[in-house]
Order: sequence, then structure tokens, then C-alpha cells
Amino acid sequence: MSTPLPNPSNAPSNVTSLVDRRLLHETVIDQLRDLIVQGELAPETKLNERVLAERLGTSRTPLREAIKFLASEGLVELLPNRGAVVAPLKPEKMKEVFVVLGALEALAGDLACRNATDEDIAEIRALHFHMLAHHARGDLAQYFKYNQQIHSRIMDCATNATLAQSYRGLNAHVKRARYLANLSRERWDKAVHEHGEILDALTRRDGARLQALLRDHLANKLVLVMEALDKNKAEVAR
Amino acid sequence: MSTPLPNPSNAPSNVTSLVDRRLLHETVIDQLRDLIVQGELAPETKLNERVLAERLGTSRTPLREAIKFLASEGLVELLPNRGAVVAPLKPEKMKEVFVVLGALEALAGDLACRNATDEDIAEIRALHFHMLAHHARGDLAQYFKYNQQIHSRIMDCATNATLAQSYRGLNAHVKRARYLANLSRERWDKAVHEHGEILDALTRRDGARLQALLRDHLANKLVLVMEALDKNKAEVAR
DNA sequence: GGCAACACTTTTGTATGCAAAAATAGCGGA
DNA sequence: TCCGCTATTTTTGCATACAAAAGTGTTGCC
Repeated sequence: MSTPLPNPSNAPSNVTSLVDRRLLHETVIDQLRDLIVQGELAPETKLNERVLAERLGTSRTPLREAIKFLASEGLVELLPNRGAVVAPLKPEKMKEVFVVLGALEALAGDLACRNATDEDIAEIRALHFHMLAHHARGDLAQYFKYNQQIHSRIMDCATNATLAQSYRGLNAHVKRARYLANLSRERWDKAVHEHGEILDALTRRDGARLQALLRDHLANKLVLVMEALDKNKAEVAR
Repeated sequence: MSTPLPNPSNAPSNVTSLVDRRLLHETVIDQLRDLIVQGELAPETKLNERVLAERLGTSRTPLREAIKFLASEGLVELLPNRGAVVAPLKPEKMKEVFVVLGALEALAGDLACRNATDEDIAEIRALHFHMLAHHARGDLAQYFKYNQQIHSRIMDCATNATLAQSYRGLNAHVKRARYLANLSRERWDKAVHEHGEILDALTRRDGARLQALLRDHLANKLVLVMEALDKNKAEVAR
């Protein structure tokens, strides 16, 4: 009962007219990635092609192409002759990701200290204070948003697109864990304090120091995620 | 609990029976990646789906899935409504890749110093001497092979699959440049000497030293590749 | 002769069809 | 009742068909 209409231009109800230039399978990639990162598709969920295609309003072909793409990013796992599942959130995998991410962020910090303009740093400082505001207000979601933006900006300042791409790919895994990381106020305050030091090192363009800080920052975040994963596992078991 | 063997081990005559378990699009991914890395499909070559599918003995569907996969690895670039091309070998991109690769190899070296068994190191030493033999003989191809194996082993000793995967993805880009890097004897000797120091640091499990050595080793390699790229560009221009 | 519009060809992007593999349910026997 | 086997259904994997876009060549006009 699907409509094979070639979409008359007088029907803007269909969103595709706006996205016309974007290729369908690319939008599908983004949609699917979001579903996974936002946790709407939980880890280890089987990706039923027919159902998903219908949900995303497309056919199986672009969906399958999107799945292959995300498989390369590691967000989904391909099971020969059994389709694909959302990649599991294994603690062991998380540890691995954080180690690599630590090296990448450290590198980015070092490069940023050399390449960032004063305006770049000013903008990061502005984002930092926005973040502080949301922290003061206790708005975790907004805090996370600005937190991500700060790290993202530092990455941008490194001016290494290849580095940025690797970072994004791995960071997607971490973002997935975010929704289950219920931060204690104490931990949260500590993270905010670390961010203060990070900004400080960046301002002084102290690459070595910034590297160390970013690594520690990530290591602390790993602890949080691991606790959350363990707790989560315990809840599932119970 | 018995393994559901689909294939009586006494009948290996049909080759497909061995490959039976592999999915077609996965073999296509590997074939296509090889074609690109080996330089058989030169940078910026347009990937005509019909022609390529025929060449690889498949239809367009698995080929397109493979292209999407490799696009995520960065080996091909997608041009909306205009298909895909083999990713260009831009000097700027190479610099970026080497910087990231340097961080990843350094990390791997550090981890390897902690995690490698004595047997692991003995095996790497063995590979090292094989490499020396091929160097003495002037066999560049075999030299490269063992060279790669050594770096690959060090990566394995880090026992971080995520790290290894990121490494492989980026290393593929570097491998592409290899075929045009005509090594001077002097440079070659120097690289071999560096490998001696690398083995030494690994044996002493001196992580900090190994990190530095691997970074330098890569930096030198970058110089080679850049020279080759420039020379190549000059030849194309002429 | 040069340029633009148009028809035609080629190629890509998406949907659908079909066969094989896996999952599932139903049946029979111990 | 429980286990194992088989038939059925479902789902995946691949091929093909069709539509839209890009590319190409030709013709007509200035």
C-alpha cells in the first residue's frame, strides 16, 4: 500500500523535497547512526531490514548500504547470513576505545596549542562559561552539549581532518554510553574543575600539560562509564 | 554442541565450499580494497559500477555495499549522483594520516612494552632478521612485507583491537603510497638502522623510548612519501 | 564558426523479485 | 514430558528492473 508517487512538487508535506540534494542512503546513514548513538536502538538489537526500512521510509537497498557504512565505523556488527546487530557495549571494548581516544585527544590538544588562533581560544572560553552556567543550573543535557562542543572545538583547532574523523568515529561509541552515565554531583564537579584546567593549559598553549589533562579527563570518564556499565549489567541480571 | 559442519572435510575440491562461509560483499570489499591499495585502481579513478561489478564477477548490489564500506574507511570518496572515485593521494592528506598514525603507533609501542610476552618479542626479533636478510639481498618487496609484519606484530602486542583497527584503516592509505616510494639505498639503510633501535627498545621494554623511535620512524617515512608524491606530481605535470 | 537548446546515451540511485539460509513451529517418538 | 526431526515461515543476500540524474553528441540558430 505504499505510494509509488514520483512526488509532485506541490506536495511539500513530504520532507524529501527539502533534502532532495542529499542522497537517500546518506540520510539513512545519519538517521541510523543517531538511532544507535541516542540509544533508541539498544546495543545488540537485531536490525531487521524490512522493519527498519519501513521505519525510515525507504527500501532495503539504501538501508543495507547504510548498515555496511556503519559497520565500518563499528557501530553495527555484521553476522554472515544473519544480518546485523547494534554493536554491543562491552566494558572491554569501552576500555579499548578510551585508550585510543585518549591518544587522539592528547594529540589534538598538542596540535591545538600550536595551531589555535586567539579567537579560537576565546570561543572555547565562551563555550566553557556556557557550560559552567548549565552546570550551576544542574542541566545535565545542556552541560553535555557544551562539553561535547568544547572537545569538538579543540579537535577542530588541531586542523587535522583525518584526526577529527577518527575521533568522531570512536567518540560515537562513547556517546552511546552517555545516556546511562548518571553522574554524581561530586564526579560532575570534578569534571568541571578539570575543564577549568584544560582551558587554562590551552590558554597558556602548554601542549604537554594539555595532553596530560585530556588523558586524565578521559580516564576519569572511563571510570564513570565502567561503573555505569557494571550497574547496568547488574540491573539486567536482576 | 557438535559443530554444525556444512562441509565434510574430505571434500575440499570445490573451492567455493571453502569460501562458502564468506559473504560475497565481504570478498568484494577485500578485493576492491586490494585493488586500491595495490594501486591497480589509481587515485581519482572513477569507479564505474557496471564495469567493476563485471570485473569482480558480481552484480552492482554487493559492489555498492563494498563501496560504502570503503568510503567509511576513506579509501573511496562518494560524489552524490556521480558515483564514487578512488580517494586522491593528496600530500596534505598524507601529512594528516602520518600524524595520526604516529600517535597510534606510539601508543601501540607503549602498550606493547607492557603487554608483550617474551615469545612475542622473540618472534618480532625473528622477523627483524628475516627483514635484514631481504635488505642485504636488496629485495625491496620482501623487505616491505617483513617490515609491515613487524609493525603489525607490535600492534598486536598492544592487545587493543580497536587500536589495531584504526591503525589498519589509516595504514591502508600509507600502503597506497608505497608503490611510488623508490627508496634510495641511503634512506633504506637508515630505516633499517631505526628498526634495530626499535627492536632494542622493545626488548628492554622501554616504552617511552619506543614511542619516540616509532614516531621518528614514521616521520622519516613521511618525508620519503612526500618526496615521492612531489616527484610523481612533477612527472604527471610534465 | 561558435554557442545554446534538445534529444539521446550512459550511469547512478532506489525499489522489487527471487533463491538460499536461518529461524520457528509443529509433529512424532522415546 | 522432553528431545529431535521435518515442514513452514521469515529473513537475509544477491540480481535485476526501473526511474532519475548526469554526461554526450547533434542540430539549429545567431
